[in-house]
Amino acid sequence: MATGDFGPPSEFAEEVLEVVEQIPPGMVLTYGDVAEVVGRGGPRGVGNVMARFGSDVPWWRVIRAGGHFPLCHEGEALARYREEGTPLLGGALDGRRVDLSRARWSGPA
DNA sequence: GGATTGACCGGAA
DNA sequence: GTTCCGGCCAATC
Repeated sequence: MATGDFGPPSEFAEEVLEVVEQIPPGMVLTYGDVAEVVGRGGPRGVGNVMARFGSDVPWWRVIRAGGHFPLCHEGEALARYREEGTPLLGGALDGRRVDLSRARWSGPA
């Protein structure tokens, strides 16, 4: 790209951010799934990129395996799920977890 | 170039 | 159901 690369994020970060941005409303992905979609790194690598550059992507749609929310943003994420209509387990009003059985998104493919 | 951190995963007790 | 362990990868200091 002529004008130059994106300064802060690296190639791996770009891939991760791209995938997260493409997650449609009402759906979610686990860190491990995002790593698989980008075909690089692992769950930890994705989590780290999100921690630095996730500010520009719907990070609330990226959750841990098992359907639990991010460790430091569960309150914010829960509000988004109620707005987007994401399927929640344990009662949507309580929203303790996400229903991965219905909300799991399989990448842009 | 080395060490530390970070929003993790999966299995086992 | 919860808690502990090691392994995994990337960015930052």
